[in-house]
Amino acid sequence: MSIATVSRVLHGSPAVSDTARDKVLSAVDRLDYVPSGAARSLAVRQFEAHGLVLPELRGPYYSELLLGFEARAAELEQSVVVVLADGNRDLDHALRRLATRVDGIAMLGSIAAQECAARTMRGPKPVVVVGGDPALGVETICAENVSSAQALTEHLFAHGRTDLLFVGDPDGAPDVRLRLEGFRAAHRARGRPAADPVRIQFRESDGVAFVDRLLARRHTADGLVCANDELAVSVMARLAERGVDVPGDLAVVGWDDVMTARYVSPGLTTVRQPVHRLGALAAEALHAQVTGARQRTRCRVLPTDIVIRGSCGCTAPPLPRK
Amino acid sequence: MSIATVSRVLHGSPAVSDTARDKVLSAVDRLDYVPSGAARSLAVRQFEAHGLVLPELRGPYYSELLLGFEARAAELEQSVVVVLADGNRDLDHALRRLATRVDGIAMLGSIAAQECAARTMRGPKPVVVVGGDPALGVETICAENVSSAQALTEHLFAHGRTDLLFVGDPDGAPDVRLRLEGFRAAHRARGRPAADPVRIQFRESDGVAFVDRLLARRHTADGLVCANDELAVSVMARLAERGVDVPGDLAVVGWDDVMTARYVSPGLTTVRQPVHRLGALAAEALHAQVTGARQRTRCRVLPTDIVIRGSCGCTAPPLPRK
DNA sequence: ACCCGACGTGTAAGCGCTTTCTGACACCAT
DNA sequence: ATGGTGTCAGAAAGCGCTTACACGTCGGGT
Repeated sequence: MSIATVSRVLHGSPAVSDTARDKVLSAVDRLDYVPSGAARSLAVRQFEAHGLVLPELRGPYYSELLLGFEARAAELEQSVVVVLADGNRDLDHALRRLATRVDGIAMLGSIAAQECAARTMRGPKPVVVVGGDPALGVETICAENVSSAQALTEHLFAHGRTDLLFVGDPDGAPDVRLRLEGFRAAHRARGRPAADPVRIQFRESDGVAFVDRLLARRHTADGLVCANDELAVSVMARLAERGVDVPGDLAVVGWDDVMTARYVSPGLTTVRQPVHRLGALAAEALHAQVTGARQRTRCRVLPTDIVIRGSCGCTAPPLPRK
Repeated sequence: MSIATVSRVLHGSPAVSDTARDKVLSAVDRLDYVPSGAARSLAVRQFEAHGLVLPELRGPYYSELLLGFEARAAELEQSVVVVLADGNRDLDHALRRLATRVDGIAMLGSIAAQECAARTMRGPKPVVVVGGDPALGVETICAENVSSAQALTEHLFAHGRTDLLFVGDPDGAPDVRLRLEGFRAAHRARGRPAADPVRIQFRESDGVAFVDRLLARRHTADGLVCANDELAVSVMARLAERGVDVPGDLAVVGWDDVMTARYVSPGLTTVRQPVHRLGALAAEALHAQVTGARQRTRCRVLPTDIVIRGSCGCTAPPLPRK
C-alpha cells in the first residue's frame, strides 16, 4: 500500500479497487489512524473551517446564533472555531490568531464595530457580520429592527400610552441603534417628540438601578421600550418589588423572547428574531464567499415577529406560553 | 529578508536585530500578511487547538461551560473548535473530523456515553469528559451531584414533606443518574422507600404534560425534585395555571439556577454549579494531557451550592434575587 | 596581529498530506 | 503476435511553515 492509495481511499476516490480499499480500511481501523488535518489543509490550501466571533454567550441570542451557525457549517463540512470576546481579553490577538486557521470569519456587529476588527475586515479573509451596520462595507446579515421597533412603539401608543422611554444604549450595538431609530420613527409619525434614550447596559443590575432612578422621579414614563428582555425582565421584577403595576401603571416591552419572558407575570411582550436562521445564513454566506460561488450580496435582512403577551397592556391569558 | 527571519520575528525569537524586526513588521503590515496556521501546525506537530463537543446549547449550562472552556483555552493560547451534537447529525463523522484538527477533545458526559464516542476515547488523542461517568476510564471533571441531591431531598423532608417524586430521566445523562442516587440516599437515611423516578425529558412541554398527569392522580406527591430548572419552571408555571399552590400544596426544586429561577414567584430553590470553572478546568486538564506536563488525575469533583428561594417551602422575600 | 565566541542571517530539510504524472499490467481488437 | 486502451498503484513534487545547522561578520581578549 502506498500513501497515495490511502489518501484516495479516505476521500472516496473511485479509482481504487475494492481489495485495496478493504486493506486500507482495515489497517486504518486497526491502528486507530487519525489523519492530520493540518497537512490536508496545507495541501488543499483550504482550512475547511469557519471562525465565529461572539461578544459573549449569556442569554439565548448568542447561543442560538452559534447553534444555527454550527449546524449549517457542519452540513457544509466546515469546522467552526469560536472566539468569545468576553471580558477584557485581547481581541486583536485573538482575531489575528483566528485568521491563521480559518477560511473566513463571521462576527457580531458589536465586535465589527471595534477598532481591531477593522484590520481583520481589511485582511484577505472573507468576513460576514451578523446584526451589524450595513454601511461597514462587508457582507451583513441582520434581523429587521427599525420597523418592528416602530410597530411596537405604535402598539404602546395605541394602548393610550403617551410618555414612552427607550431603555438601552444605542452605541453599544448597531441593533440597539436601529431599534431606537424605529422608536423615534413612531414618534415622528404621531408628531410627538421622542425622549432621549436611557443609556444603560444589558445587565440585570442596570435595570434595577434604572427603576430606582425612575421611581425617584428622575424620569417619567407610562411605557418602557427596553432594548432586550434581560433588561425588561429585571425592570419588571424591580417594579413589582416597588409596588408598581405592570401594565397598569407602566407598560414594558423588550426584545429576544427569552424563556423568562413566558414565565413572568404578566408575560412580557417582546420581539422574536429568527436567530437560528441568522446563524445558518452567516455560515452559508461565508462559505459562498470562500468558495467564490456567489458574489456577495451586500446585506440581508430577516423579518421578525412581535409576540404579544400581557406587559404591553393587552389582556392575555394568565401565564401565556408560546 | 529570508523566510526564516520572518518566522523568527513573528514568534518573538530574541535572535533578531531590531532593524530586521522592523523591516519584517512593516512589510507584514503593508501586505496584510496572514500566516498559515496549517503549515505551522504541520511543522510544530501541534494544532494548538482543543475540541469541545456539546449536546446542545440551550439554557445556561452549556453556554457557561463553553464560556469557561474558551476563556481558559485562550489563556493557554489554544483555539477551540466546537461541535454540537444537536439534532440528528452524524456524530461519528463529526468526531472523526474533529480529531483530525485538534490536539485533544473535551466532551460532555452524555456524549461520551454514546456508542461512537468510544472510538474517539480509544484513539490517540487525549480526551476529558465533563460531568460524565467516572468509570469511563478517561479523565473526568464534574460537579458534585449525589450529596447536594441528598441535602436538597432532606431539606424537603425537613419541611415536613413525605411524598417526594424525582422528575427526570436518569438514563439521559450521568448527572441525572447521580442526582437520583442522592435522592434515594436521603430516603434510605430516613428509612423510607423512594418512589420510582418519573422518566421525562428536559423540554418544557414534558413538564407541562407531567403536571397534567399528576393532577389526573396518576402520581401523588407533595414535593418534586426536578432534574433541572427548565423542567422545574415549566412545572411550576403549569401548576399555577391549574390552581395548585407552590409551595403550599407542592414543593418544587431544581438544578442549574437559570435566570428564570430568580424571576418566577415563588423563587425556585435550586442547585448552582460552578459551570464556568468546570469548563475552565476541562480546558486546563486537556492542555496538561497534551503537553504531557501532568499525569492525568482520574476524576475531579467540584462542590455545588444549594440556593434557597421560596419554592421549597422556605419563607423568602418576594422575588428574591441572587 | 590573531583567534575565538557571540551574534544575526540564510539554507535546507523536513512536517503529512494531495494530486499529477508515469508506469505496470491486463484485456480486447486487429 | 502486436498495438491500443483502460484500470489501478506508486513516485514525487509541492503546500508554507519551523528549526537545526552552517555561515559570515563583528568585537575583545591574548
